[in-house]
Amino acid sequence: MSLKHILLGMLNEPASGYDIKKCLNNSLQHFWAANLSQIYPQLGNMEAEGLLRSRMSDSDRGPQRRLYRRTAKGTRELKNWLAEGPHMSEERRHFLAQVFFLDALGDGEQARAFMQSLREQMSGKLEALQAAEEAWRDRDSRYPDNLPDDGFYPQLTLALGQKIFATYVEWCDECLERIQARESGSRERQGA
Amino acid sequence: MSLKHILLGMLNEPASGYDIKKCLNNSLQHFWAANLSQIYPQLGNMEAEGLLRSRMSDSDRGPQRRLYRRTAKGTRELKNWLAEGPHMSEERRHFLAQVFFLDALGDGEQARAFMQSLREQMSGKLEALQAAEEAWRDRDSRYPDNLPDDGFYPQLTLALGQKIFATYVEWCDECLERIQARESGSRERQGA
DNA sequence: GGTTCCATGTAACGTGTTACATGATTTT
DNA sequence: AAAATCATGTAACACGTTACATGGAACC
Repeated sequence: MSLKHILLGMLNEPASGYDIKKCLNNSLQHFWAANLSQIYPQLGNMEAEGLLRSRMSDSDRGPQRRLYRRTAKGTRELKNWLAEGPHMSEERRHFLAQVFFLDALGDGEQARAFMQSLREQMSGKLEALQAAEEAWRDRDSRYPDNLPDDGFYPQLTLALGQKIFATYVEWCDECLERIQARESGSRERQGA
Repeated sequence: MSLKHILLGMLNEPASGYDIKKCLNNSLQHFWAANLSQIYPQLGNMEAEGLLRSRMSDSDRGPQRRLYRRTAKGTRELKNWLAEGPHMSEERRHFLAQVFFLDALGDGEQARAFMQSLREQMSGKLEALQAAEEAWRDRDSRYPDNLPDDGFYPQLTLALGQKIFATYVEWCDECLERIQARESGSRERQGA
């Protein structure tokens, strides 16, 4: 039930589904993705629930846009969600499930290649977040310590993303070392 | 499409749905949860696909059990999945979405309480993983460097879990400091 | 004239959760 | 006698992804 609350959170200013999607893409994208095909019907439901109201508006370019704004009830719902405390949903990490069973490949070289590829993808994500931070720094001289209120918590989430992906990269490196050590050990035992 | 592959991976030995669930609970539980109501139909589908075969078997206690075993086709499917390389699915972190919008509470004290509660939950999970590691160490003198093949990769995933939750705890602490600093700054500006 | 961006939606499908339903055996 | 554990399933619902459908305006 959280896309609903994310949309409520994004609607501090009136916006269209399309706007929200763009905004999502450059702020929450690293821990929450959403498709337009999910956003549009959800906004509709929320209007039916009385959490939002909408009106049509002309666009500078392109067709008319449906602009949503949060109602008082919507704001209450948002605050309730936050006041409930942290929602600890189970995270599913597909790649970790793969690592868990990697021995089934029966081939240390392939396993090494797997971890190497994982490392590259993780460090790519890390770099993307670092670039996002640089862009923010360039755009706002107050970054990171004198940000306005609406930037404070988003900046914290960006910092977490960096820490997490850096941890993944570190772990991949350790795994690669351990796999290497294990492989050379097993070659020795075979007398290679 | 990954529960399927996880079930394939778990079926190195013949096992019932119930067995698999228990085994899941004390190994993958920190990054992959699954309900019996999801496992049973999935096993059925997989048998229909020819990835598994089943037979009924008496139980020491309780009713008859349906024991599944992996077919050659199932083993091929498992290896293919691993050979495809890391599956980087988007992770959704509900609690991070909440942090992102925490400013909407308009109350630093409540935000602090939120982060405090998050810190406690994260450190609880970290402790659970450390306990799991201790239990493993006690049970198997070869831990962690001379584990048999089927323990090597599981141990790596356990190590990642610990790193990740430790990172979360660290980040919570940093957030708490920054929130505190921000609060006292804003009280000063108000001349409290 | 073709591509990209703006803009909104629907439909089908796949995956995951919660609740319901049943009943034997073992432990307290 | 009650509670926990063993054991297997179904049904309804919620959430998310992919594909499909449409069409205007701006840019190259």
